[in-house]
Amino acid sequence: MAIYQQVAKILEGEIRTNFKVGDFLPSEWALAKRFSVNRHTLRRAVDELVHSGMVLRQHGRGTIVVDNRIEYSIRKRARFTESLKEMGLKPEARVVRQSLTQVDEAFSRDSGFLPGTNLLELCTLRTVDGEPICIISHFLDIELVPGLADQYREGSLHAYLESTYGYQVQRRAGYVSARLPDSEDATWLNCSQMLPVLVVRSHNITQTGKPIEYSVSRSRSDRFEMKVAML
Amino acid sequence: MAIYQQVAKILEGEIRTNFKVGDFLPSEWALAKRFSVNRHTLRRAVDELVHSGMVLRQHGRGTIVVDNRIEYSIRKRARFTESLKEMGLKPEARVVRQSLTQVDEAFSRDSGFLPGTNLLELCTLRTVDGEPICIISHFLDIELVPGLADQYREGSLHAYLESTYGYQVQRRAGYVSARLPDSEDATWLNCSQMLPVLVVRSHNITQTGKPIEYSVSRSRSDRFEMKVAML
DNA sequence: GAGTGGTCTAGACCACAGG
DNA sequence: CTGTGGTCTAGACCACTCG
Repeated sequence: MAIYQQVAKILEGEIRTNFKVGDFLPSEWALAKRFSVNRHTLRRAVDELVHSGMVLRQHGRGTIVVDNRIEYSIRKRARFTESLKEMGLKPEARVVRQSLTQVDEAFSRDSGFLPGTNLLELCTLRTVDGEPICIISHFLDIELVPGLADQYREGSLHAYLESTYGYQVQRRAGYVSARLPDSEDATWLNCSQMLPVLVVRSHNITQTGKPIEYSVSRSRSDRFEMKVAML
Repeated sequence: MAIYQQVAKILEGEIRTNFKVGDFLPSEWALAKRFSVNRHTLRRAVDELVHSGMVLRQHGRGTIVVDNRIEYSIRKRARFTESLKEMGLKPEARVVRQSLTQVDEAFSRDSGFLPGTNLLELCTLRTVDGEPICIISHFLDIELVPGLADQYREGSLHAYLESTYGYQVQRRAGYVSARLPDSEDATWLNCSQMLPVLVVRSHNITQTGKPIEYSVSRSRSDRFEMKVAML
């Protein structure tokens, strides 16, 4: 692990245990001296804390602690949200429907795929403790994932894409909205059609920047609150 | 403007016009030479593009373009989301209700204020082109904002807090959920109680890290989709 | 003016990807 | 092995805050 990461980790722990919100960190100079690293390296460490929202730099004044809650660590691990992690990464998932579609003009604007592209739509249901929480429609360029329709049945789709095709799927953007579920979603989610669902649309790409998946998740709003870290 | 910011701006423009998604940037060495800056400075410039999601670094391979759409510039300006910007920063806002409350245990957990704190609740309605879009409940520690209840009537609350009290309000966290509006919200938003609202809870602090405002916004889900930038 | 964070330069070496 | 990005050090000067 890089030095700046080790320093960041130590600082993180100390801030949680010894600092109150509003306290100032020692100066960069002092911290650099204490850890016997260059000031740039120390700054790189503090950058980590800044990015995760734990401290705030104030030009000419110092670096102030703005968050020392334990839950911070959770937020940090799931870079986007805990809930998206549930939606995308947990193994309690199974395919409940699949079909083929072709991209038209309107869908092209939403999904980012070129019109005319042939897509495989996989619909997966995510459950936690046996309770349905979230249903996701995944749209994938069928030419990039030959055989997926026949083979993938459950577990993490992204892990499957990596192990089978070598794609490292990355999220590019998220669009959050809300609506009432259609009857099919309400059935799968085992909830009333009067209970809104939180909708997250995501554009996902491979490590080479090629769009590989567009997904639309619908989550029960009584079971979900999405946490969003600030920059 | 710092050199790295100027370089970032130039690169941003060139990527939009001359690069396709999937293209690689010239190497850091080449770019540094071209702009006559140190490689560290060039890296700092590319850091900006990485953080805004335009490019992706690949150790040992290069830096790849993953997004060159125009709308990117919008996304960049509103660091969190365009919609939160609407909710928090646009001038089409007016106070529709205000009241005093005291923090109890449950509200303390939600808001982060200490139990027993006296709060001023301001309810503001945000409209765009005269159409109501969003209603926000702002909860402020009354001791920190003496006179606010009598004086603030419309416009940006955060700008008012800065000009009047010198507070630079910063968002700390956002929690997104959805629900059906209560009848009062539906009335203000001029919508059906069957139309879900997107709920965003935010904790806001001053430049000294002191919690100053807890807000809960409710937005019409037919007019709003919240964009969330990824790290 | 003293102290803090912000930026820039210079040079070095390491770790990874790919021919 | 070459080229790429990743990290670290060293030293300098600037911009801001506050007493």
